[in-house]
Amino acid sequence: MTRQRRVILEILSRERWHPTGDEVYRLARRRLPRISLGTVYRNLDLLSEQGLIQKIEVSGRQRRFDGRLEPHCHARCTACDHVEDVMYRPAVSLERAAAELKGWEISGHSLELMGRCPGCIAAAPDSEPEPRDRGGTAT
Amino acid sequence: MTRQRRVILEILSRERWHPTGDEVYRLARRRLPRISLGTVYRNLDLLSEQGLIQKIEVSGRQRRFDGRLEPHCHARCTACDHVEDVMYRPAVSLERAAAELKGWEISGHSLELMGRCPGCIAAAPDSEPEPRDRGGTAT
DNA sequence: CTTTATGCAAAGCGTTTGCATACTT
DNA sequence: AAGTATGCAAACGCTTTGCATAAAG
Repeated sequence: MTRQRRVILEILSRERWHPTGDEVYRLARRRLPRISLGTVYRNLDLLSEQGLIQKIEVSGRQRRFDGRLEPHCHARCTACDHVEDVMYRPAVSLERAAAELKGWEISGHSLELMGRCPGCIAAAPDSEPEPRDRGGTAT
Repeated sequence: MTRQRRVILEILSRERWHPTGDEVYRLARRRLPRISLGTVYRNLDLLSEQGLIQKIEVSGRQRRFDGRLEPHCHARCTACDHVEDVMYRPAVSLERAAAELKGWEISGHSLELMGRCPGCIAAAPDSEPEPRDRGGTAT
């Protein structure tokens, strides 16, 4: 457990925020000005293999990391890609899904909500979010 | 609607498969040997803007495209990244989620199942899939 | 003292873009 | 003829890796 690894872990565990590798790097550099991007990525991988953080499974181009370990899902802003925790956990029948997926071994699932975050609504109140609805029956 | 655009659309609409940009390129080249990767990506973007195909919202490093337009969710193999359709759609209460997400404007959601596909199970019957469970209560 | 991690820089991979040419309409 | 799309190649953004040095156990 090196100093840089500890700093990275602290950054991730602090708030409910889900930084990208690059954002972790920028924050870490405030405390360890000589830390390198490679070290950040290597430690993010290591920490998630050890189960101390999660690589979060949201769509979008950049990978994000999460210091919160309890199961929860995420809301992603389709405008700015900001990601936020949602503790609500709808019931998902893995059995029903498995019945359709013959021969698969289902080990988990991930639910993502999409929409616009408060900041982006304030910035452009009129524009419509692109409607998407895949993966469940909205109620 | 150029010839290359039509070919790309046909590839996507044919089966229940979800190729990456690169895979579409390889397939398209069997019919149009001079087609370029740039053209493939440009048309995939265009077709999805026009709603003729979907960019699918699965995690993972490569973007995937889907010719099926009805709402449905996807199962992804954590070993080989193969993606398959699942027509089962669990009920997700967007209202409850929205209650937690103060100030957000939720427009949709996406559910992804994770596990191992038949091919990967056959290849390595004993190995365990990495358990993941984020986003809902499994039943 | 052995092992593991670091900083640095370069390479990798998937995707996007600029530009001159060729095709649609 | 006007407008759009194409092929090609180079650029881009994010992530990974090779290697010599430095730190941890």
